Amino acid sequence: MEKLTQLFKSLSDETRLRILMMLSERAHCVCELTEILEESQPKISKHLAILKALGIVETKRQSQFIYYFLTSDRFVEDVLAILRHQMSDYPILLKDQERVSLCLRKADNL
Amino acid sequence: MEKLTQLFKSLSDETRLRILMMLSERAHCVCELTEILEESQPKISKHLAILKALGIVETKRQSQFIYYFLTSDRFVEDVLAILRHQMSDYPILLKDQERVSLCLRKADNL
DNA sequence: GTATTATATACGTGTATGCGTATATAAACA
DNA sequence: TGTTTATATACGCATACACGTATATAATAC
Repeated sequence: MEKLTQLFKSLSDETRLRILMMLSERAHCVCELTEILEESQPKISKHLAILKALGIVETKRQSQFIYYFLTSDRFVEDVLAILRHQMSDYPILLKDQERVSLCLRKADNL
Repeated sequence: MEKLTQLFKSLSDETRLRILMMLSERAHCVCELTEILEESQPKISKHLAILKALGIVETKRQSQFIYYFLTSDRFVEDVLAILRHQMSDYPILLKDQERVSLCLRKADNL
């Protein structure tokens, strides 16, 4: 059950939960996540590395950007879906969601 | 989100997951869990104390026995239900389930 | 009362975790 | 080539965690 307990451990950190909720909507590169979550780049990178080592997320390079996206996994998807149902209980998750659109709007203006 | 991350942390330990799966079927006292899971009494007690501190389980004393049972909580119930769907992937959980019946049968003979 | 059983907790220890800071790698671009 | 931007990683540190062993508390039985 090591895989399972590690999975729950990966969900037991606020930053990783925020990242996963972001990625459950769409792929993001590191700098987007850094900007949306307002956390330092090494902090985001390290948490992404943890999620990747567990096989929860995967990466795809596009020129200088490395996009992270959720690995297709029924269990993870189900747990995140449950969490999404309670999302209104966690203002920080709602705020993150709002900041995504700001981030996208900025990209549109480029 | 501290409550939420703590909840996931509580699920990130094999012993606690086994306890919760047991309790999701019915209440158990400490000595039953100790016998079913084949772990030391202090170890079980400490994990139960952690779950109780988080409000995930509650207790009810019956003479010398202290019965632990799941607190009614939609989120926890949903996550455990998801886990139950994958239960066949985790032989130790199936073994625990079998050992419950042995434990009950023994009680019947008293 | 004492003994026994059920349960909780304290203490010491080794390990894991998360963080900030600094630095390394890699791509893009002038 | 040198510079900037994107990303990863190493190091040191403080804290948290899980465990075993020993002991404390509480109820029961004799």
